[in-house]
Amino acid sequence: MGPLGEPDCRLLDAVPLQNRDVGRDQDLVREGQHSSHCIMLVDGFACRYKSLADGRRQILSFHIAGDFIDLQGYLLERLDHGIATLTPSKIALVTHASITELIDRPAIARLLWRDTVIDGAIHREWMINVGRRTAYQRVAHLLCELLVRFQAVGLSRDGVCDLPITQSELADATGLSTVHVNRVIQELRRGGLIILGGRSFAVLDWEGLQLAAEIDPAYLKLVTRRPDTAG
Amino acid sequence: MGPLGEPDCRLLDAVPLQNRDVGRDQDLVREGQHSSHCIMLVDGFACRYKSLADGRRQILSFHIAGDFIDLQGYLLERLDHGIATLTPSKIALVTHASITELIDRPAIARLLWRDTVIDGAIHREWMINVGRRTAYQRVAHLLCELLVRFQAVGLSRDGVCDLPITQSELADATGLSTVHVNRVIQELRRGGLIILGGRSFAVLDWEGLQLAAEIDPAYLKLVTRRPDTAG
DNA sequence: CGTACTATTGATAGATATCAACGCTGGTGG
DNA sequence: CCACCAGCGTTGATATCTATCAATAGTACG
Repeated sequence: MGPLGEPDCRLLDAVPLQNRDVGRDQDLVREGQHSSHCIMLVDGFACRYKSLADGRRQILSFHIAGDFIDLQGYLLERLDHGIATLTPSKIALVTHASITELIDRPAIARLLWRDTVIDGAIHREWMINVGRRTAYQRVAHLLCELLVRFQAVGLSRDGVCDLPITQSELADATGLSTVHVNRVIQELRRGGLIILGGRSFAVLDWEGLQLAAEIDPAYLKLVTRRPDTAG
Repeated sequence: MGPLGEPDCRLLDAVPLQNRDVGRDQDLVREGQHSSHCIMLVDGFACRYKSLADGRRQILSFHIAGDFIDLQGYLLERLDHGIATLTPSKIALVTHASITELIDRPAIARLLWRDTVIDGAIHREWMINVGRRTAYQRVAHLLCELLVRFQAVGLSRDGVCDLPITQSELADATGLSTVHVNRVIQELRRGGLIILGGRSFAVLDWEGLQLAAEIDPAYLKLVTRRPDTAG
């Protein structure tokens, strides 16, 4: 559970990485594609998504620097969803072969597995978000999650950050229409909860936003991908 | 990837199981609870769910015999969702300690990890189901999934099976109201796609149902939790 | 200084929820 | 064995939320 031992760390450091720069709105992986390496997002923003035949789209998750985006691709013969950048990004490719070597070390296997488990937990929270919350709650909930994750990796201080996500993308993530997301955001602004314009996002009333989202503090801890240390 | 070797199989067989019978509508695990063992559903039906403060509920997945229901509990200090039986069931408890021993074998760790990965893939499909499909598509999609999974474990022959899920539960799984699920089911019946009454469910027009669901055949293969063998 | 997103606004439509009854069925207790 | 009860399915009327359509501004960028 705890940190890795010395030899495991050395193994990790020795993993050969292939670094790449990619532009904005680029598909890193396409749905149904087989891939031979996993992607670590080193810098930038990305999302995973699924599309319907008629063009409707559901964004499944957002990703920031440090996220191992398509670990599932290692065990799935073909990826069930696409991955695209939201901004110009830096990625590092790790071959599946490297991962196969790594997971011979139980502690590392456990770490990667845990990442998948947390991914699943976030999916479940999104499911109830999209399935059972009102539009207002959905947007508030997503904004809460994003802020906490940004803070965990130093992309936000004092509730202020750069949010490179358009309203249309927020809509695809929350299962709403762009127009309605726009109106909900205005309501959140009017309530004095947030400032959100262009790419800048600030939370004015963190308590209020959490209340609006009916969010579970345990979830906010989870999304930072840190072990739960509370009793 | 392939089947386990001889020693691994022996290890698996040696895992001490604690068998239990539980009634219908029993909570096996409550949200937020810490647990010290994982649950294998030996016989019966169960679902995972999350609740909102006002009582709205989202069902996250359905489970049938053979499913390792709360594997995530092994790596999550507290479970993010509840698990309840839908029918009287038989379960087998496996202590986390046993699992810790098992995953020293990389092949077994991989197998368990893969289970979590598939779980996530199913979650993602449910996310787009609830977020972007129409009520009609949602219900059709869920019914397709259930039938295929039932068939995979021998609970269905020729598109006929016993479906111990109420309309209210279907509603919670699809993010709809009970009344609307009822109307959608009637529409599916009128279209000659299914028979669904009481606990008996039959698919009359499998092609048509898949079309109504806009379902991806690859997904149907995935949910059986068998390795994808197609090129 | 166009061009193309992105955000915003108003009007309208449509899907789905909610409310309220009612019948059915299976179980239970007298 | 029958009457009552609770849960489930069904139906109709109505209310709401959210989508859709269409137009206008703003903004970034080449």
